[in-house]
Amino acid sequence: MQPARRPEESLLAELNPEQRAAVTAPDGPILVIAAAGTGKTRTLTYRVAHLVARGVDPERILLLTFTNRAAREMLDRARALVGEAVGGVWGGTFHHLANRILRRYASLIGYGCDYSILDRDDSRSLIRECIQRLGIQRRHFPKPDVLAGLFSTVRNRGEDLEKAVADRFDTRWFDAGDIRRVYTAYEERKRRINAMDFDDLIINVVALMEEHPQVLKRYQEQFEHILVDEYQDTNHLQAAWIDMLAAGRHNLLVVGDDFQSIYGWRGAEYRNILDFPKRYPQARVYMLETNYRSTPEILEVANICISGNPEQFQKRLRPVRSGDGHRPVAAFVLDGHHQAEYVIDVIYQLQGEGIPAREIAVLYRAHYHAMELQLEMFRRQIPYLLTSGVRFFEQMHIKDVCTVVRLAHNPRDFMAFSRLLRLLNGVGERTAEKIWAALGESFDPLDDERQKEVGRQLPGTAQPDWNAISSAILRCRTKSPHISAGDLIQALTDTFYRQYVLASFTDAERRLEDIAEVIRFAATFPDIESFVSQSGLLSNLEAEPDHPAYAAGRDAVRLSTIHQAKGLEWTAVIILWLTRGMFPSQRSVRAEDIAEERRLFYVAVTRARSRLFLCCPVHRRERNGGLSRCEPSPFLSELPEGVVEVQRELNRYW
DNA sequence: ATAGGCTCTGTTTTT
DNA sequence: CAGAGCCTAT
Repeated sequence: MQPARRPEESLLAELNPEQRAAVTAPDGPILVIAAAGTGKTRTLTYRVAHLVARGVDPERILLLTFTNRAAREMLDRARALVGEAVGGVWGGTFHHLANRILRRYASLIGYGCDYSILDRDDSRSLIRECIQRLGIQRRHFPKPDVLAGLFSTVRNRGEDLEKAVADRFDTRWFDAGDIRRVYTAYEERKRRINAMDFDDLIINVVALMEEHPQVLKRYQEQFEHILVDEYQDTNHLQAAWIDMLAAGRHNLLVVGDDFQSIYGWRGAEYRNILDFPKRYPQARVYMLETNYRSTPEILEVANICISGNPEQFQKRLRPVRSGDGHRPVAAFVLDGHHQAEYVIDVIYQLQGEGIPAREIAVLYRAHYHAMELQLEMFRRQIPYLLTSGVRFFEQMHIKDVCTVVRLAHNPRDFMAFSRLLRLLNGVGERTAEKIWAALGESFDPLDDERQKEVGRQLPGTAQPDWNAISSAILRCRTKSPHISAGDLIQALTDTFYRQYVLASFTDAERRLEDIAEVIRFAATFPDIESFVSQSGLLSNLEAEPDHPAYAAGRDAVRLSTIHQAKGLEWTAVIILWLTRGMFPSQRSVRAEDIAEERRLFYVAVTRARSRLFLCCPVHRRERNGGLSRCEPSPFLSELPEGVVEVQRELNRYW
């Protein structure tokens, strides 16, 4: 049953005056500063609905977000308001839009449109390969993942490589010029194997539009209205790209909250949002400060903690809800294990009060902070949903089985080729490289002549497996006119990978289930290209609404990093490890780093609707088994007396 | 020369 | 837990 189209007035009646003003703002640049819990998503959703109801062609609306989840949520909600027309709205992440455009026009900038997308792991090994090829002594040379991070920062912020190197390394130990050489080699290598890393997607789409004004013009004309979510998280390049797309009409609405800027480390510049009114002097600015989510007690903690930060749009969260007699709790516990027990006690207690598991979240600064809790919850069989650190498509076994698909899509994908061949007995890096060179640096797995050629070059130890794999892959081709990603993965698994997994991993069962999952997932895509693009840009499968874990998770306690919890809310939130060195992290030293940690704490606190628990262990177990003392986090110790209820759980043990 | 096994170490946050 | 480095068997 399709929801009926609703008249404008009834839409607008559901908004408060602040929100309504933003939703009905006239065309032109608009900045909406939406503090946490003030109905940011609602405002954006209603704006989309408002535009559609006003007669704007949905296909001419672009809604940019940072996660797939946010895009889907907003479009679903807009659909409920104004009906199926919303389906035409283009909504997605920056990387998805860039990918969509590049798939069409990559040939204009010297790439094949069938390029592969490199994940972090791929870029790291490619950089390692470059270091090796250049014959650089690796003793004191920065490690590939350090370099990957450096290159990414430099490219996203438009910094000078040499300067960044001088700032960050002690160059007495190696030739600083080698870093530039690795950088250049890496760039060349990516083009040669027709692959882009995440940064390239944005960099290349901007380059494409700068070099080919007709392409830029096409999209400028298409997108009559551009809406951007979480604008404070955009980096220099993304902001420039948006400006390009919006040039002309300037129908650009950006929504964000400088208080919630937590991606500085990956190049986000909250100056983009602070300076928006300078870049667009005609911009109208709307502030949303009325908070619908949390109790006054929780908002007080949030307001106090953030007020000391420098350089921000000054604003205070104004509660609508009244207090329910629960102050946030600051719990001092003995150590990590004790913290896990305490958290589980709290979970039971909350459930006893009628709060369901799915309404409880445990949030933390870094994945490893939740280790003990995970073990303890597992041991006690308490269901929990973990947004894991390792992303589904970055796991070894998943990447292994996806190699065939990647090659079928982009025959120049050396990363996939090498990975596939190295699975075989007696084949390592060297052999894979030699065969690749002999093949002329490309390999189509569906071509039986090419397969035979590989077979001839392989050492005898690898041939039986290769023959089995290749004939199964060929059968996929005859099975149906257009080859499916699922069939290819199935073929590789049945003929070879299943026994490989069983022989190599102790948790083979779990991994095989994951593979079955990929095959099911692949079946939801019409062709190989969309599967390759999606799997490369997807954060984690469990966050997908059609994933079984998503449904299962509906009745489980959620364990998540604060970064991944952004935009979500729960009745009760428990924050772990509020000690100096853990949160704020040891690595934050400069004032601006601490300011970002503070914003992160603010994000965590404002996820809670009614109950908030702040945990502070007083000891921490060292690697060597010893105990060291922990100081409470400044975020905790700065709170005036009476704002939180202090529980000293230590007494129980003393 | 190359592959693969064995041991050691170190762990923020993500599209 | 997996990646890097070292060592040994082919």
